[in-house]
Amino acid sequence: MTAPTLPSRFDPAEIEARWQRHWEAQRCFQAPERPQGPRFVLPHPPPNVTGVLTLGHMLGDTVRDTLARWHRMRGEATLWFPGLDHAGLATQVEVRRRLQKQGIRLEDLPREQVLAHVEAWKREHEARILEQIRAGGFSVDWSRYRYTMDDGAVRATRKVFVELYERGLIYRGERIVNWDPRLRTAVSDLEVEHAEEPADLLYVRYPWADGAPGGLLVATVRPETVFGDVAVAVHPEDPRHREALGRQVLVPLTGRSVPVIADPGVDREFGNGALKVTPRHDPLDFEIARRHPELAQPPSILSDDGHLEGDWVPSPYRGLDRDEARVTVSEALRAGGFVDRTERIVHSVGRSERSKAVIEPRLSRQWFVKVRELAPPVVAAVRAGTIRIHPPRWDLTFFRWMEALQDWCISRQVAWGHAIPVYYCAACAHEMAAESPPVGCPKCGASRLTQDPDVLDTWFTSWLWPFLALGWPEETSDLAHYYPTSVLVTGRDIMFFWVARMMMAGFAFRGAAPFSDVYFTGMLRDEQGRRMSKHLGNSPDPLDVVRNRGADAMRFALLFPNPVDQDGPFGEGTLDGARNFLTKLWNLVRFALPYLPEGSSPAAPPPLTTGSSLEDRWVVSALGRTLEQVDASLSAFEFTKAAGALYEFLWHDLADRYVEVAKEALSGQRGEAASREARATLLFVLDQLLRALHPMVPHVTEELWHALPHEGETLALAAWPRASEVRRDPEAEVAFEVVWDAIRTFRNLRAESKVPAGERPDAAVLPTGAEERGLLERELATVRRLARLGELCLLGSAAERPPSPTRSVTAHGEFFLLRPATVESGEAVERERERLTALLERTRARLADPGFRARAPPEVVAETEAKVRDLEDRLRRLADTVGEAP
RNA sequence: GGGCCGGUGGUCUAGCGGUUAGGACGCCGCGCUUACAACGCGGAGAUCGACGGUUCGAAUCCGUCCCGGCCCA
Repeated sequence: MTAPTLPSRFDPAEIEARWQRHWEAQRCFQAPERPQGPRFVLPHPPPNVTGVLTLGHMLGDTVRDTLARWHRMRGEATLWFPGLDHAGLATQVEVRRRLQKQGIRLEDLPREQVLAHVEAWKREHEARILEQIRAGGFSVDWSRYRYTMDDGAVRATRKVFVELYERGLIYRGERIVNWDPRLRTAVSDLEVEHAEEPADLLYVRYPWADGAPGGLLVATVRPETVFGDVAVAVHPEDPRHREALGRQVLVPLTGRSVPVIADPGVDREFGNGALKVTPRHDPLDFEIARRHPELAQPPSILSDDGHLEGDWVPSPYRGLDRDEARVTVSEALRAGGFVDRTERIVHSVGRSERSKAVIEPRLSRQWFVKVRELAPPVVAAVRAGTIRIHPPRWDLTFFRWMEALQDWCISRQVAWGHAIPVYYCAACAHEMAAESPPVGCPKCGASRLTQDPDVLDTWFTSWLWPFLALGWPEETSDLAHYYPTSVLVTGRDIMFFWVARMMMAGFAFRGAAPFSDVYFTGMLRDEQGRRMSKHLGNSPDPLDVVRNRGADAMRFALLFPNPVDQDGPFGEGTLDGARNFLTKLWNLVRFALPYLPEGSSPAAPPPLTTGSSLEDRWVVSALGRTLEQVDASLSAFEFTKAAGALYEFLWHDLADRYVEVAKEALSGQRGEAASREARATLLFVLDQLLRALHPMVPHVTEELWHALPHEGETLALAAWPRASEVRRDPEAEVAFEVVWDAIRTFRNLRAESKVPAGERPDAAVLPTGAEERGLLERELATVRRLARLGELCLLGSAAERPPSPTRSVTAHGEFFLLRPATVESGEAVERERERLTALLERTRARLADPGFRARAPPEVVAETEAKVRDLEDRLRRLADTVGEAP
C-alpha cells in the first residue's frame, strides 16, 4: 500500500510561500469582469504609505480574508480591492523627520524637491507594505490595485471638489482653525488630541483706565496673548462685575485701553469670572468679538510658526517663541505688579496628532466643507438598518458624532497632497473652481491665473475610496458590477475620519450607501495589556511573526481565543495556542493518510444508516452541528465564535474522541465493511473540516486537502460545506454521550485511586435503565479499550453489585473498579456524596418555596423535581454501594 | 464635564433571568496508547468588583458607588 505521506513536522514557511505563489499565478482571487449571481465586495482600507503595516492591519486583513474566502467558496463573485493611501500630512511629517536627520529642513526646500523626496519614500514603503499583505496570504485582487494619488484619484478628487464648490457646500472663510505651528498648517478638529496637562493660571490685574485704584482681575493660562486683547468680558448676570461694565481697563504691558463688555459666553465659574478677549487666538473670544462689532479689529500677534509678531506687540517681546514669551511675559507682569496670584491647575490641552505640538487656535483663511448638509441620508440609513454597524454598540457613538458635525477644514499648508483646484484671476481677482486648469478668466478674459497654494486633507480623497477605487469618475464596468460594496472592516479609530465620511460621500456622489455593513475590530494589546505602539516597541513587525510562526498561526491567533471585536492581548502565548492547533490538524491528517491510500475515492458523504457504527453516526452529526454554528457565527460577524466552534470540534470531538474510538474500525479489526465505512467517514469529516477552516487558515488547509484524496484544483475555490446536507443524528449524539460518560467515569476512577497507567483493572457497570444497558453492551469493547480496563462485566441487577469501594454513580449508571480499596477511592466517594448532598439540599429548598411552585413556569418546576429525584437516586445508590442505609 | 465599553479561578475569556458557572493558558499528578510531549488522561483552583433593589429565582435586569480602558468637549 502506497500511502501519501506528510513530513512529520509542519513547516509553514515553505508551504505558505508555495500556495501564495500558486494562488497568485492562477489568479484565483481576480474577480470576474462580468460577474453572475450574488456578489461580495470588500474595500481594503488603503494603508498609509507613511509606515509599515502593524499587527492591527493584519487583524483587519484576517477578518476581511475570512469573509472574502468564505463568500468566494459559497460561489459568490468576490472582489477584495487593495490600495494605498498617500497620507499627505502624515507622510510629509515622516519625510521631514528623515530629512532633519540629514540636517535638511523640509521648509527650506522648493516644492518640487519636497515632492521628489516624498516619491522616494513612497516607493520604498509601498514595496514593504505589499510584501506584508502577500505574506499574510490575503486574497486581494492585485489586478485592481489603486493608489489615492494616481491619475484617477486626482480626477475624482478634483471633480468632487468642484461639484461641492458649485453646490455651495465648499467655501473659503476666515475662521479660528487648529493651527500646528510646527508643521505650519491648519489641521481638522479630528486631528487634534486633547489631554489633561498642568498649567499656571495667572490672576492678572487690568487697572482701571480712569486711574481709579484697583482694577479687574482676569485669570489666564496664556498671558503671552495679552497683546492681542481687545476687551475684557464678564457674564451679564454676574453681580461681582456689574459695576465694571462699560468701564475701560488698561491692558498690562501695553497701556492700551479696552472696554469691559458683557457676554453670556463667559464661564462665571472659571477664575474670577472675567475673560480677556483675544479674538484672533481663541475660538470663544472670536465668537464674542463677532457679537461685539464695536470692538477693535486686531492684527495677528502670533506668526504661523508661533512667534510673537505685529504692531500690537511691544518691541521687547516681538519675535519671541510662544513658550519663551509665556515665561517672559509672566515675569514682566509680576515685575509690574499686575499678578495678584498664581494657581497651578490641570486643564485640557490640544495637541496636533502628527507633530504633537500644542495646537494654536488661529484666525486663518481656509477651505471648509459643510458636512452637516451631507449627513441626513447617512443618519437615516444607519437608523433604518440599510447600513448595519457591528458590533452594534457603536451606533450610539456614531450618531452622537454625526449629530454634532462641525464644518470640515480641508485645506492644508503643506506640499504633499492633492492641489486645491481653485484659480484666481491675477487681473480681476475672480475665483473659480475647475476640474482642469482654465485657460483664461471667464469674467475679464485675462490670461494670468494663479492656483490656490494649498493642498487638500488626505481624507478628502480617502472618503471617495469605495467608488474611486472601482474607477469613478469613469462609469466603469467594475463600478456598475461591484458598487455598492458589501462590508467595510476597519478599526474604530477611524470611525469619524473615514467611515462616516465615506458614507456621506457615497450618498452625495453615488446616491447610495458605499457598503451595507461596517465591522469594527478591537485594538490589539500586548500580553501585559498595554496598547501596542511603536513607542513602546511592543508592536512586532507582522513579517517577523509570519517568519517565526507562519501566517496561518498569526491569523488564527488573531481570531481566537480573544474576541476580535474587543481590545485584547496578543503575543507569544496566543501564537503558541494557534500553532498547537495547526499542528494538531496536521497530525490528524497524518494519522488519517495511511487509511486513505492513493486511488481512494474523493470525499463524499458516507452512506450512514441507523445500523452504522455509533461513532460514525455521532461524528458526522457533530460535524453538522459545528458547520451550522460556523455559518451562523460568520453571518453575524462573530469570528471568534466560528473559530472556537471549529477548534472545539477538531480537537475535542474529532481527535480526542472520534479518532480514538474509530481506530479499531479503521484498522480493519472490526471487519472490512466497518473499515470501509470508518474510512469514508473520516475522509468526509476531514474534507469538510478543511473547507470550513480554509477561510481562516488557508495555507495549511490547502496543503492538507491536496494530501488527501480530493476533487478539484484548489481548496480556495472549492465549495463551502453545506451544513444542511450533513446527516444529523440526535439519537446518536445522546447515545455517544452515554458511552463517553462511562469512559470518562472509569478514567476518573483510575486516576482517583492511583491505578498505574499500564494496569488494566477489571471493572463492572450497572446501567441505570434498559437503554443504557443495550448501549453499553454494544459498545463494551470501546469502553474497555479507551478506559484501559481488563474484563468489563455488565451487571444484571442491583443485587450483583460488587463490594468494591472504587466506584462512582452518574445519571447513566454505577461504575466499579474491581480492585482492593485504597484511601483515595474512599475519599473520592465521600467527596462526591458531600457535593451531591449540598446540591440536593439547595434544590429541595427551591422546591419547598411556595412562591416557586406558584410563579415559576411548570416546565421549570418539573425539571427541578426531576433533578431532585435524580439526585436522591444517585445518593441512595452511592450509599447502597458503600453499604450504608440511605 | 458628557458618553461608551469592561470588571467571572493566577492570567485571558464564554455565559447575559432557572446551568452542578464552561473553555484556553499557567499550575499539580500520572504517562499506558496504531497521528500528535507543540501530546494524552486526570486534578486542584471562582462567595461572577461593592452595596442596595426588582423577581418565586440574579453572574445575568435596575439603581448607586468603586476600579480599569477608550471616545467626545
